[in-house]
Amino acid sequence: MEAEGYCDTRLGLGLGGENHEPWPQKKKEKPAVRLDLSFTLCPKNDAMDMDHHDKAEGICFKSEEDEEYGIKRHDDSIDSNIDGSGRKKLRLTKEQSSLLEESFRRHTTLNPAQKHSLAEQLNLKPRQVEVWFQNRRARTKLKQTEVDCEFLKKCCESLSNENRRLKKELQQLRSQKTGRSSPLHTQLAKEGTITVCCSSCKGKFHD
DNA sequence: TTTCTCGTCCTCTTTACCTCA
DNA sequence: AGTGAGGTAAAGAGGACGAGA
Repeated sequence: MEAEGYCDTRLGLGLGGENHEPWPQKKKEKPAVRLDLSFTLCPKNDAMDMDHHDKAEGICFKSEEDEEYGIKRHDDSIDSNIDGSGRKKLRLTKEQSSLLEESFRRHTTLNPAQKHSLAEQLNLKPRQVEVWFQNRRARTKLKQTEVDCEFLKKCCESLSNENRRLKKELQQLRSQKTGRSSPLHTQLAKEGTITVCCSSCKGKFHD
């Protein structure tokens, strides 16, 4: 994907217009100032080198010591990881993860200013912060879906139990009142089941 | 008003890495 | 110690959508 700040060929200088915005101001939250003059006519086959550069800027790859201490690494071993044989997986340090989590608790989406600020703070690329938030939202949603699913299962189970109980009750009533018939009994006999929600589910779908 | 571009989001998928049997 | 399966998380890909020009 796009490697922000390195391969972007948009010049950040308006030609002859002091009011000219260097970047398309699509969103109101867009930072007012952006001094990015990068003009790397980066050919496609240089993408690896560019990525390589980014990764050397404070992104770490997991190692035994990272795992244990959450140390941010800037070593040369990163260089040797990028050999064109495929991408290497970034592992966020504990500090980075906890700061991202903390930020996510405050707001689950970021405006561009927040994203850039957080990226700077974490020594990550804004794109990486964005991806982390996307994945985090997806994880949250998945978790919520699981919770909802569990609740529906329990509700279904409860309804089934209630249905069984009511059927049994109906059967008993029928056997007690053999020979006598009322409109209600006739109706119940026709339907065979009662579709009134049980007390345990009542109100759960309508807050 | 319509069309185009851009940025962001969501969803699904791929990939690297980790853990555990 | 080596290995394969399964899980997890970062990142890629692509489509949808809204806003601005």
